[in-house]
Amino acid sequence: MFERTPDISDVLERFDEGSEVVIRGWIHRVFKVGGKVFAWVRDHSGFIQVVFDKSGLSTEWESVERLSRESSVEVKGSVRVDERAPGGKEIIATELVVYGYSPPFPIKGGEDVEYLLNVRHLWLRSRQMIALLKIKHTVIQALKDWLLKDGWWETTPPILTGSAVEGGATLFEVKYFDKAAYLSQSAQLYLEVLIFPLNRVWALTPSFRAEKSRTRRHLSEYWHLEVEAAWYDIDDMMGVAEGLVSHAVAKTIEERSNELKLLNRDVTKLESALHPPYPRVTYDEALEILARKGFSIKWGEDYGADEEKALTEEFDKPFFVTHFPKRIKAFYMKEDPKRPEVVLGFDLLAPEGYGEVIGGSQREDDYEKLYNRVLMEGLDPKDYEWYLDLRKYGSVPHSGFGLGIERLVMWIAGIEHIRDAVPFPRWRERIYP
RNA sequence: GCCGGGGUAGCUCAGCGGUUAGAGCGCCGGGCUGUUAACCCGGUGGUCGGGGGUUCGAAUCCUCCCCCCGGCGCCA
Repeated sequence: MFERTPDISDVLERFDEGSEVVIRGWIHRVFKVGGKVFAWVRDHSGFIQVVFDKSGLSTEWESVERLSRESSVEVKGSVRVDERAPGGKEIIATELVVYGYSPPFPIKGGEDVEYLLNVRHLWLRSRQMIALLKIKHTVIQALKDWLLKDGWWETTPPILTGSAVEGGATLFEVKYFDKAAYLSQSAQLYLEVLIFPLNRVWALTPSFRAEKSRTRRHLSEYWHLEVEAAWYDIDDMMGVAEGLVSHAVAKTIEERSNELKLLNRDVTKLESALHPPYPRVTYDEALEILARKGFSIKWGEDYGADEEKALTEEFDKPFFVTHFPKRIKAFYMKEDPKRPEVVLGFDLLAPEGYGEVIGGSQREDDYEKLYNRVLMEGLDPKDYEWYLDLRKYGSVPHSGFGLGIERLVMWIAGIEHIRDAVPFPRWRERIYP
């Protein structure tokens, strides 16, 4: 059994000069100068310099000289305050245990994207990736906290499904005994079922899209936070989105300031997101803004990536686009009773060019209308019988949305590419490691 | 799927028709009483993505294929 040792951050923050400590971690960098060896040791919490000097060291010197980057070690020694040490404190080693030496580490700095992706399993030890892993943790916890405090039920919808939610072309097909099944691309339809027993529900699940996308904002596998609630209209649901996003930003700024700093995130650009409400523009108004900026889109067409980016430059905080033409949106979105050509759908776009983070809507709750939309979409109502049943047995007005965790992390952390918001990114050409 | 860029040493790249393909970093050896991407000296390092072709001669030109990166559509 291993006795627990203090985190390196604890040693830096709470241990005084002369304290005897034992730490465990990995060698981040090693300098052999004169008769001494300086090693920076890393654990999940931080880095500290360890100084090895022949005098006072009970371990044979050869073990120290063999130390290399990423060797795993346990060091016993005493704390010394010294301004020459990074962080202002170091450990003068009295004993060294090496759990595993490391051959020359394949990452030295300056490698290109492809190389780093191929050694992703090792690159995750880098400071940037550690910071991103922690930021993602905090974002997820913040989202869960908000929902828990607001009284929502966490549920576990299936990942293996028998039918599609959106278009069929983007599904991953898997063998399911002697039939075909699909990896879920959204839990929405199942969450709609679960509001009947539980009123307000959410789930955090992986979603899968077999799109052949090659962009900085798409993954084949991503983490999807979906919420669904009875007796919530589109405005209520946008309020939920504002609550979740502003809380996630607040928590991250509060708890991950070191990590944001390491990533050079300009936190002042996030501050406006702390204060909902977020601006709301309709699709029609978005088209007007775009027209002013020189983009001409016919009513009824969707806007593309360039247009979306241009739109995000108009706002300094996240904002909603609402009331899209029915024909460009999914069949389950409720049509606006005042304007049947549009639906009660909304997107939440992050500023600074980051774009869509959330897509949601009020759902069609009328049996006949939904049935017809299924038909119009060219779908087989038989596949959606259970879904249509929800509009038969005590139908209720309800709304929901899906939030892309990596999209949110990407914007909050201010990173260029979505692949770094997930430890093991997957897209068409990438399944290793 | 479409458009663009790329594949030369372990890594990042230069070389773009002419001897035996180079540099920096790394790595190995040596030196240095405090390093912060250490420094100094010496050494090591290559089927030039793969096949076919043109040529006296190909990393270099042509052709097919493979792989990767960026962008578009789609979306979270």
